[in-house]
Amino acid sequence: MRDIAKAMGMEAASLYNHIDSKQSILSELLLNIAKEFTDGMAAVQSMEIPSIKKLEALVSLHVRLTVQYNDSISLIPGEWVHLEGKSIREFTKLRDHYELAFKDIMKECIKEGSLRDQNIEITSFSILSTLRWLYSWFSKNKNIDVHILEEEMIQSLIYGLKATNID
Amino acid sequence: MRDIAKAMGMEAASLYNHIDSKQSILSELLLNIAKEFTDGMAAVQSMEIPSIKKLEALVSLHVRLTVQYNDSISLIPGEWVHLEGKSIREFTKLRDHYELAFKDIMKECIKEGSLRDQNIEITSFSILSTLRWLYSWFSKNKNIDVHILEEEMIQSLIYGLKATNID
DNA sequence: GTCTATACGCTGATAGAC
DNA sequence: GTCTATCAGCGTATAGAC
Repeated sequence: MRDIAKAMGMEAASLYNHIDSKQSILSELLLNIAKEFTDGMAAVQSMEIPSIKKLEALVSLHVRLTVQYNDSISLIPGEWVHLEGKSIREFTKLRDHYELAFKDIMKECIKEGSLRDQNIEITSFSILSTLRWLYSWFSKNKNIDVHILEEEMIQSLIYGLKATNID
Repeated sequence: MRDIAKAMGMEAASLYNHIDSKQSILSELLLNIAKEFTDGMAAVQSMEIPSIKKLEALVSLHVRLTVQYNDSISLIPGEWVHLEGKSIREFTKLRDHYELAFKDIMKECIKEGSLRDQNIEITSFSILSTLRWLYSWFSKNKNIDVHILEEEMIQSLIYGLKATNID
């Protein structure tokens, strides 16, 4: 809190004229981002396109939100565990729903024949792990063209790294 | 420290007959793992096989170490930042060397023609992010056959998820 | 709405008896 | 080598003057 206060040019005690507690800052930042992802997922789900294109759209969603909310998104990998009470229940509920929806789209891809039959638990974890950590890569490489980043993430995460047929 | 002491059936003060400080526990755990990865990388580098097989061997290395050191490896994503002095310099040196070696092998794959020409900074980050977080997935799915996990990670990380030619 | 002063709980670590 | 007692620092938060 002293660091935050210093960055805002005031004493720590003065912060409490603007916020209730340290917890309230964390939960507001984290729940705002969770809602962005939830909204993005809903938008993708409502599109009338092949599921494999939905999967690509989800990768794009992560890249775009990572660029837009680079600071607060850095809280996602590790800081959510410090939420308490209603906040942590709300956050984990949104996260779990998101992950289920993500896996559902992957399952549709398998049914459609656009993805090979695979262990969804492993491969969805794999994609989401990379996307979760993208913020740290981006914060060190802010000069990259976002469209190139988006395209490379889609290619490498979904279509692999190999030299054979892409797309 | 009080939690650790309780788990060992003693008072916190008694711990200090066995260790110097909390820092020393963290640095020993973290440097031990870093050395395992460094040794594993050296072993892979010395193999006389195509680079693409080396890349597969590195994925296997991560899976095996993750299973073997599931507890202490969980410190890698976030706790290394709390190292101090000589320990943090040593750790980041080992990590940076490891990542450079990893990227070098990927570059050799591109030269060999076994991987498509790609942004190595993005795709190496992508693979390593997934492998770094594997411990959290494994700790919730300990019943999986490790060979299946290894095979699925190699397939999805290197060859992609798509329905076309695998292997 | 900002300040100074301060409360108070927690945590890493030490002293010294046994 | 373990214990009890205790310390010193830090971090969140409150009280009350201005």
